[in-house]
Amino acid sequence: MSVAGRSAAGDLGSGQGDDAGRPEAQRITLQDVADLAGVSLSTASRVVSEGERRVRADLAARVNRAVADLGYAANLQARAVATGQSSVLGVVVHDIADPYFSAIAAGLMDVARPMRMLVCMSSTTELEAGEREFVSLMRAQRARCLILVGSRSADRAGLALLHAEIGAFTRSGGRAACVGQDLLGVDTILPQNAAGAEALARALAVQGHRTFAVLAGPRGLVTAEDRLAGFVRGLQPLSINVSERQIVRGAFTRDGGYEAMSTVLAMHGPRPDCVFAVNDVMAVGALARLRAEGLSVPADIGLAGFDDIATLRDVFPPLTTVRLPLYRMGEMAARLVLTEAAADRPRVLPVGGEVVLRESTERPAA
Amino acid sequence: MSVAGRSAAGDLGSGQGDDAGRPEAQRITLQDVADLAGVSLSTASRVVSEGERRVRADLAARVNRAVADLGYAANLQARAVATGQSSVLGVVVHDIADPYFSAIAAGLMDVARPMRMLVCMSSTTELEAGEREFVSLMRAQRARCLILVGSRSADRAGLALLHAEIGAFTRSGGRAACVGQDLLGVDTILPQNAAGAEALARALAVQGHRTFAVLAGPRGLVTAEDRLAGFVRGLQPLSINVSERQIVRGAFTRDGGYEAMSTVLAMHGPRPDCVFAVNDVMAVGALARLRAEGLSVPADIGLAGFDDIATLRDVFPPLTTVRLPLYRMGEMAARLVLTEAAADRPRVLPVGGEVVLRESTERPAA
DNA sequence: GAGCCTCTGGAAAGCACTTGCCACAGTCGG
DNA sequence: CCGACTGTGGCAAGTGCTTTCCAGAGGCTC
Repeated sequence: MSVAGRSAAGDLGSGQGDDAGRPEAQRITLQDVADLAGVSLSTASRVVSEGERRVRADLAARVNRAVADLGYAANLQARAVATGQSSVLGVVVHDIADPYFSAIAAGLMDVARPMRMLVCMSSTTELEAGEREFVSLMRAQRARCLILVGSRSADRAGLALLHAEIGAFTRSGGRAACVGQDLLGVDTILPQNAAGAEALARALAVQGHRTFAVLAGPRGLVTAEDRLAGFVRGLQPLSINVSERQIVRGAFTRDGGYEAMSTVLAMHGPRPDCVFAVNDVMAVGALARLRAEGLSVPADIGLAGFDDIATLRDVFPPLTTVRLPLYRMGEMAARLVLTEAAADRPRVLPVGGEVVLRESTERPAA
Repeated sequence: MSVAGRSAAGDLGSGQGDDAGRPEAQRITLQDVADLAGVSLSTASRVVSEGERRVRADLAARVNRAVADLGYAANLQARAVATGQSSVLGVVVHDIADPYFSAIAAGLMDVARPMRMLVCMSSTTELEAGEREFVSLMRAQRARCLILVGSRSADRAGLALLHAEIGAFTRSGGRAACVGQDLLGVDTILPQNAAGAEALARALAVQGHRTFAVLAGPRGLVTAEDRLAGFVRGLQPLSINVSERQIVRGAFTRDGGYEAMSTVLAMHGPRPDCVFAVNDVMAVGALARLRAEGLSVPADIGLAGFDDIATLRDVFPPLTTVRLPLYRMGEMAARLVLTEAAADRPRVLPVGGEVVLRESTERPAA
């Protein structure tokens, strides 16, 4: 017998302990509800869990009454154990404070909420191990779905371990997907990084830019590598060459962009017409560096990024970039994993990027 | 008897179904582990759950061996049911894509991760009801803690309902805290909104500003009201009055700021020296509006915000604001709820704001 | 060598649910 | 008026774990 008798409906105010000492947590179980309603546990369960079996109206009413009176809330954990079906959707992002990730997360959550899925998030700040640990945690939670967003590094060993962990997750019945690179053997929302960068390069060339520097991400980060490669490839038909020394590596963050830009400025030789940062946060960092240097964009130098994060609305000058529908990519991933059954082979959904030319790359009237 | 016999260690690759048709999810239970190790269920449990009771070394080794071979992961849901202790930390924010919230969330998650807490997040976009629903979901999940971040509106009815729901949560043994207003009867991280705005107002006056407009948030949003009131109060000793018509209401978002700024610009009479937006995202929107109008900040008009969100690093001109240690506030909330026991009465931890004067309010040399 | 204590394995009773199965009460056709 | 059928309540057996309790083994003292 649990606490049902002692404290029913009304006393929402007094909420303190009943026993001596510790204010023991009040546990109201379905049994209490059944007792109060004068029905069996099974009947109460049928009413509460809204399953197949119907219950006569008057009994159902009595049960609902009891639920309300007791303030009962079904124990989802217990339900999950009994049914083997949880309603947890795991999400791992690299850094929730980065607008790229938070936009995707927002899209994702907006799909999850109406489906009454519980979104469990981990922000692992690029820690390979943290990611793996979270996947394992999700497996332990028997989460229904898992979405990994963000680029993975091409590190063989780490990737294999992560892959194995995800395999264990799907094998135990979970549904996994990924937003970013198609490296994990699961359904993937795949932004067209190379194609986007290629198109951007061509567009910049059309604008009249001839010499470039690229603020590339860390070596091995696939998204960054793809964008770099696409960009270089886009310039080839025009016989514009991007030499190794014009490619500066840096962290995939604002400060990484700032520092990479410093490196570019410190180089000997003529300043490039235009700088391409492989993502917007780096571009924004680069812009800050240029401003610190007293250089004006685009008059003195052009600057372009990639992603079209929300922040760009408010940096000045408006930055040329390749727009990725971030919010929608989040939605896609969530829908993929929540509404569509797993196919035999992992599916890859490409997402195109759209070149958006803005003031930051306008050529001064020649 | 479960699948233990059928599929052990090696076949991680073939992962498909064993029965006919559906690739049935592989369920490995502790019983399988115990069987394989040749020990009882209880012994296996004692080894994997790392409890008090010690197990002889050789048996423990056998169990660990079996765990590894089977790729077993303890079912956390079942464990939670058995122990009555979950490791879920619920977080509700208004909009995860807003840098204010994502900064707090980041701080919070960084504290939660090393404690192996699972962070479940809900982004409710100011929907009163959604918030309440999530709290109830957390109660159903028997979450250990709950953190509500963001200002609540002063709407009596909605607040009472939310309050009741939170009461039910804590009464059922959960620990709740809130970042924002002290309205929910739980421990609160309370930014000094009024004091910060007051100090800002004085500082602006010292800079020489004499006439002001305020881009206020929606009526009834407590944070916004506090900042407005503080600002007005800060000007009183200097006999500067902010009249009702100089206070423009708008949504607590970038676009809200944009539109509120439009309203200010459309007013008859002389333009104010300086505009105070009650938060930075509004300020940033206002800045965009001013730029669209061809007005220069601060030459034509001053502009200040509140919060010092990360985005501000990259808007130009640098915006005067009141810095709140957002990331740290998230950490504080998480620590409060995770490491400190609930006191008899809700605790309130005030967090001061620091006025940061930047270029956007510099007075042109008189 | 008897008695006592400590150490540790395992049976079994929870934990809060769902659900298969049986039984019983009506209802209807023949 | 009898039997088949349908609708529905409740018992009890799961679900995967923890934990209490008991019992046996071994070590120690006297």
